[in-house]
Amino acid sequence: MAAREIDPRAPEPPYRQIAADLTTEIERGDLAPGSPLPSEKALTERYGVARNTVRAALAVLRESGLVFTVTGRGTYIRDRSDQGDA
Amino acid sequence: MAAREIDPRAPEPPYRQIAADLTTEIERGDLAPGSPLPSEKALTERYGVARNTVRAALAVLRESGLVFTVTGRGTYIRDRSDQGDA
DNA sequence: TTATATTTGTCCGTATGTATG
DNA sequence: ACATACATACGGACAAATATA
Repeated sequence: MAAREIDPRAPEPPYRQIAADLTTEIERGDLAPGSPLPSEKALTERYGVARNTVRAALAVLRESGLVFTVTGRGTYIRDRSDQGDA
Repeated sequence: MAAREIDPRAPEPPYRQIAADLTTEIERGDLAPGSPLPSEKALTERYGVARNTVRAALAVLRESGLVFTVTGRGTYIRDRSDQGDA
């Protein structure tokens, strides 16, 4: 479990805290390019939030170009040298 | 896209302007009975308002019997001869 | 092929907090 | 105080894509 420290009453809303946490993990290299993030369900349990909140966080990562998502498969770390969707 | 002309400063509040706009579309027959309205998300983008505002507009249509909503599916044009929910 | 499980996608229902006029 | 609107969050249901048996 080890729920990350998400504070629902902090000025930063939970979905942004989660996005920041995942961004740190990715940029630190804890997750290699091409490898999948934990599933939305797993992230839901890790952070103790609803799925929609996890999805809002993932949308932030997608917008910043850090990851890409494939329906039915998962969300993957994008290679820094990539420009497209694969 | 083509955001409809919703004027936040008009005397009519946005949710009523949206309700009026959708009512016109329905009565004009642009949308056939049984067919779904655009999703709340799509309407959010079309009118450039928050989801709650779209929902307020849909509530007006529901109260006037023009549409009915199915949880998890969408909001549909009611047949004029219908009395029930289907 | 068929069936099942997993994962993401799309919806709506509801609630709370904040801000404005 | 009230009406309106926005942002955020939780929850539940079902659809679509994928993976595996």
